[in-house]
Amino acid sequence: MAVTIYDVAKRAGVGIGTVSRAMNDNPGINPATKARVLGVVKKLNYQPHTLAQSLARKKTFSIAAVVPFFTNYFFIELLKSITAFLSRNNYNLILYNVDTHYKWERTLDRVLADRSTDGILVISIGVSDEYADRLLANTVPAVIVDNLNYKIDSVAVANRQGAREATEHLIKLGHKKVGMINGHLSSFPAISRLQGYKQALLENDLPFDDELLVICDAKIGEHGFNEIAGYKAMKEVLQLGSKMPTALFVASDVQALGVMRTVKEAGLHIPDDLAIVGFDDIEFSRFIGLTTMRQPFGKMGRLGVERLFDLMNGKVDTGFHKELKAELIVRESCGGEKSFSVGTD
Amino acid sequence: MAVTIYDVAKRAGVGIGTVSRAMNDNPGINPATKARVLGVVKKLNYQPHTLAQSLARKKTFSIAAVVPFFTNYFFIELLKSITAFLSRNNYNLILYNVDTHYKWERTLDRVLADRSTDGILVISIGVSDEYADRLLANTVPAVIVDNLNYKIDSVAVANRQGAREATEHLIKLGHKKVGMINGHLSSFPAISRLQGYKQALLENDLPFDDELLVICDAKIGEHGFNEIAGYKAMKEVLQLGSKMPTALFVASDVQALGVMRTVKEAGLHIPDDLAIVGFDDIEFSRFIGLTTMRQPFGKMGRLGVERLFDLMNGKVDTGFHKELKAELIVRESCGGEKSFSVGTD
DNA sequence: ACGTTTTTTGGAAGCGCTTCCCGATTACGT
DNA sequence: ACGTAATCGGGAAGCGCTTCCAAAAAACGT
Repeated sequence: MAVTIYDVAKRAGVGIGTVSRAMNDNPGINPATKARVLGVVKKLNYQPHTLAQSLARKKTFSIAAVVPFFTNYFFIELLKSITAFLSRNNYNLILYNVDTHYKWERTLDRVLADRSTDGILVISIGVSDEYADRLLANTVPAVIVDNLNYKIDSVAVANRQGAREATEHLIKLGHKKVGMINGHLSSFPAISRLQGYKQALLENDLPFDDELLVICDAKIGEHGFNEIAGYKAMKEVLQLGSKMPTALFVASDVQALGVMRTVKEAGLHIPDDLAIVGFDDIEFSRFIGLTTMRQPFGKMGRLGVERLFDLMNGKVDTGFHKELKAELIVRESCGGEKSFSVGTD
Repeated sequence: MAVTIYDVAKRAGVGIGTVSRAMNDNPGINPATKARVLGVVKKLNYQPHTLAQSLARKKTFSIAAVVPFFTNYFFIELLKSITAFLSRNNYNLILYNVDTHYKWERTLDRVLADRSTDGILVISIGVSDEYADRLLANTVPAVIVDNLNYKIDSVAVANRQGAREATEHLIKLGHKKVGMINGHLSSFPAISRLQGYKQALLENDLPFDDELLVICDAKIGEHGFNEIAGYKAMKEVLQLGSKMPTALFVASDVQALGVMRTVKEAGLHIPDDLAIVGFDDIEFSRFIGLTTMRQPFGKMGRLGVERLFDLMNGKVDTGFHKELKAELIVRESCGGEKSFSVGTD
């Protein structure tokens, strides 16, 4: 087997306690002894066994991320900033994939039972109030990222503000009939984005027209936040015929992809026949020239772990709910500066 | 603190050994006792402490995945199938993100030192021979996925076959001048794909023309397998003027994205002015109608973990190097069936 | 009923560490 | 030089489990 603390102790002619103290920068140790021990440590290439440390210290040095993989790939950006932070702090990331919306509770239960993490990052999951209580009752703290439950600390994008800005952008471009394609209202982001959309209309003295709002079927999965759902939703919009909106705020970029496909199939043109603004700014949006609201995923992830670490370190103040502003990224899908006339032709 | 095995033992009026035996389906236990103990377990809601189990059993029930996150998002598909397999086997996945090509050794060292995993999945990383020895010397087995080192078991796509098929597809379409845009040859897939490309030319009595091969600059990162690199490479191709190829095999879909951008900027048209076939079949390829070679990522991940588990369970036969066939997905970017004439107009 | 087997069971030892208690050393003050 | 305080260091106990050994209990045979 590998070299243990006993080997080091014997070789250095000290007790195991001393080796431990030397390794952990414990103040109560003679610098000379410490140097000697550390010398032996290097010579024997001793590496403390993390599991044993965890057991003794009652600390695992890893956190869990519960992620629904089927969601749009944006969460990689989250994971990136999260892992960066963790590795800087010598923490490990245990990844739990949730494959369907309906199984996340089981996964979360498993994480809790496991006790192999010091904290939990719940990503993109709408946690029910009852479950939130369960999380709260647990000793290991949790932070929700990219979603919201008022009982649990969270970091998310300002969905409402983002939606408002997106819609407003369209209005400012001169559009009078601005529709919206949304995910299913069982999802928190969908609700907030709808609010933002309505708010923009209101603030600009435009009426809210039920017909111009298409809500994707949740049965399609992922609360309708996917390409197919967008494709189908746009077909519905097309049914409107002459009553069709001239511009559309689409609640997510993947849906916008579907929207664009329908539009293309119908022989119409973006932005001339229809201006659209998406939400998320996924990697691909750049290539297709989709104007969209950019989510600050990196920052979101970072703030999420940071808060989690605060919690893990005993911070007890409550009600941390950070909202990060989404940023409007103007590209070609809504005409933009170059064609203010496009709007209502 | 949480309920321990001692609590259960006391409450059930048995020894801790018996509780352990009951929990682990140990054969040498009276069914009646077992039932009684399990009853108490349920009543107290006892969950064995995984860390303690790991320490005692010398088994951690988790494996490491070392992944360069900056690579194309396709590895999510890998992760998906890997986590699915693991959760079926009650294993955890510890994710290690490598942020640059040059730091993976350090990350891997950390994984090895940690000893908190029973096996390592090295994903998309070109492991040097020297490092392979180090991995081999270690007690925890490793499997390479999406790359190759003959010393270490691996699962990867048949790059050569895929490239050959891609190129051949173009040739069959009637193209006589088929070029290639490749990643940097410091990467294993780039080498194999080049071989496949050359082979296809050879088999079809077409000469290999140095000028028609553009190799992306490795300095751009990711061995040139990215959009910018593709964009720049295509600019070079454009320089060829009249000597330009009529078709291009692009070594990856992200590069193809860049290629398409250049083509568009130049006012040319795909597939009429240039037919292209990519490699990978990333999510977006579908939306842009890119003909490409689909990598069986799900299968790759599954076979990778499966092999790793075999190794972990003591299988000792050596030299496992699985190559999975890539599948040609015909879309619009090379004309396809509908326009056999496109080739050499 | 009693000696033998065979089942079952209790619980000590051990996994590799941290930590705490206490004794040994050293330093300091006078 | 000697008492006291401060610093160091040894190693037992403990983290929560598995496993092994030996003992207890049950089953069996005659």
